[in-house]
Amino acid sequence: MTKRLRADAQRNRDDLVAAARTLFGERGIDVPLDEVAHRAGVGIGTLYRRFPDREALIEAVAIDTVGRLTEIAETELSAGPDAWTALVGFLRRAVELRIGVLLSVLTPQLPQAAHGRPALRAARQELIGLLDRMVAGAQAHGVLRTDVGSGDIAVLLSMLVRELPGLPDAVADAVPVRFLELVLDGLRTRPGSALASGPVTAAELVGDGEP
Amino acid sequence: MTKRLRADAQRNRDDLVAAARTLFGERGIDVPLDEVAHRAGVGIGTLYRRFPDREALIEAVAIDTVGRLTEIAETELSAGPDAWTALVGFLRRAVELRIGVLLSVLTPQLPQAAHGRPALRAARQELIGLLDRMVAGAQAHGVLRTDVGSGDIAVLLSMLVRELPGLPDAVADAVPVRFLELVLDGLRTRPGSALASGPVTAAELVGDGEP
DNA sequence: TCCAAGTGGATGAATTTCCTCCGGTTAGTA
DNA sequence: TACTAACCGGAGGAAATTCATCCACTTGGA
Repeated sequence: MTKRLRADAQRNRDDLVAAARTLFGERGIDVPLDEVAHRAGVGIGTLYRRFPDREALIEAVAIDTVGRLTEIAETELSAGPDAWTALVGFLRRAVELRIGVLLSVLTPQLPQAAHGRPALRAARQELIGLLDRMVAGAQAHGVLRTDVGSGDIAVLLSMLVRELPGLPDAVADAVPVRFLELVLDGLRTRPGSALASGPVTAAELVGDGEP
Repeated sequence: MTKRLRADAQRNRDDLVAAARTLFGERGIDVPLDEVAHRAGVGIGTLYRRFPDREALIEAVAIDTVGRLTEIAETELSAGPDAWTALVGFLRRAVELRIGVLLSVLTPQLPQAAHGRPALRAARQELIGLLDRMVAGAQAHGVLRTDVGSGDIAVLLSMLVRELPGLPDAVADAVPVRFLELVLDGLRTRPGSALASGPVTAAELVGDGEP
C-alpha cells in the first residue's frame, strides 16, 4: 500500500479531492487546477505534489465519487422498504450533495489508461450493480416505468447536478432538487404532489421588472 | 436602418449566428470565436468584420434565438387546440432544434449595456408574455401543475438542451427529447406513456462489457 | 466590365494555464 | 524541547490558448 501521509497532508489531500469533485461537477473537467487548489485552500504546489498531473486528480475524484455513491446506494437499499423508495432516496441524497455519476462512471475525457484502471473499474462495476438492482426492483414493483434504465438514472443525475451559469443564486440553488421532484412526478397535474418551493416566473429569472 | 449587406455577406452572417447559437448552447458562452468561425465555414476575419467583439455576436445570437422561440410559441399557440398542447409542442420543437432560452432570455454574462439593449428587451418581453400565456392557460385547464412557472420552463429548456460531454453519440443525441418526455410524464409508471427509445443501461453508457 | 464590398488566414500580441522550484513551516518522534 | 523529514505556498518562466488586426486576393452585382 502507499506510504501513509502525515496528518496535515492527508487533510489537504482530502480537501483537494472534495474541491475538485465540486468544481469538476459544476464547471466541467477542465477547470484550471489553480482554482481547485485555491478552493481547497492550499497552494498549487501542494496539489501538484499530491497529484502529478490532471489525470491523477481526475482518477482520485472518480474513485472517491463512486465510493460515496455506492455508500449512499447501499444505505438506501438496506434501509428502505422497497427498491423505489431506495432509488428516490438515493437520487435525493446524491442531488443534495451535488454528486453526479457521469463523471465518475464513465469519466468522459479520462485517457483510456486511467479509465480502465482496475480500482476504478471494480468500484464502478459495483455501483452499476446497485443501480441496476434499484431500477429493476422498482420496475418489478410496477412503480418505475420500464422504458428507463440505470443509464438514464446516471444521465439524469448528471443533468440535475450540473450548474447553469447566470441564474440568480436563489434559483440556482433550488434547481437541482426542484427538478428532481419534477422528473419524479412529471409536469402533469397529479394528486398529492407539490414542490417545496413556489413557481419560478420568467420575469423573476431576468431580475428586472423596471431597472 | 443598417446598410444592406451583399448576398454572400448576409449568408455568412446568418451562418455565423447559427454556428454561434449552437456552440453557445452546447459549450457555454465563451467558446473560442475561432471555433465559431470555423463551424460556420468562414474565416476568423469575416467574423470580426461582422461582429466587432464577442458581445456583439452574443447580442445577435440572443435576438435571433428569442425571435425563433417567439415564432414557435406563436405558431403553437394559434395552431394548438389548447395551451397545454401548445406548451408541449413548443418544448418539443425547441428541444428538437436545440434552442435553449436561458442564454437569450437573461443572457447571463452579457454586460449590462447589451443586456438592456432595447431591441433585446422588447423581444424578450414578448417571449416571456407568450410563455406566461401558455403556462397560465395550461394551469387553468388543470393539466399543468400549478407549482411551476414560466421561469421553470425556461430553466428546463436550457437544462435539456445543454450537452453532456463524454456520452456515446447515440445516447447524447437522444437525451434531450428523451428527457423532455420524461419530465412531461414523470418517472412513475403512468398508463399510455412510452418513450420512443428503449431504456439506457449503465453498462451501455460505459461502453465496455469486456473490452 | 469593373470595383466596392467582401474574404480568409497568417501572424504577433495578450491572456490564460501549466507546473517547477525552493525558502520557510510543521507534525510527530524521541 | 529539540530535531528533522515531510510538507507547505506561491513566485514566476515556459507553454498553450485565444484574441484581433491586416492585407493580398476574390466576387457579387450595377
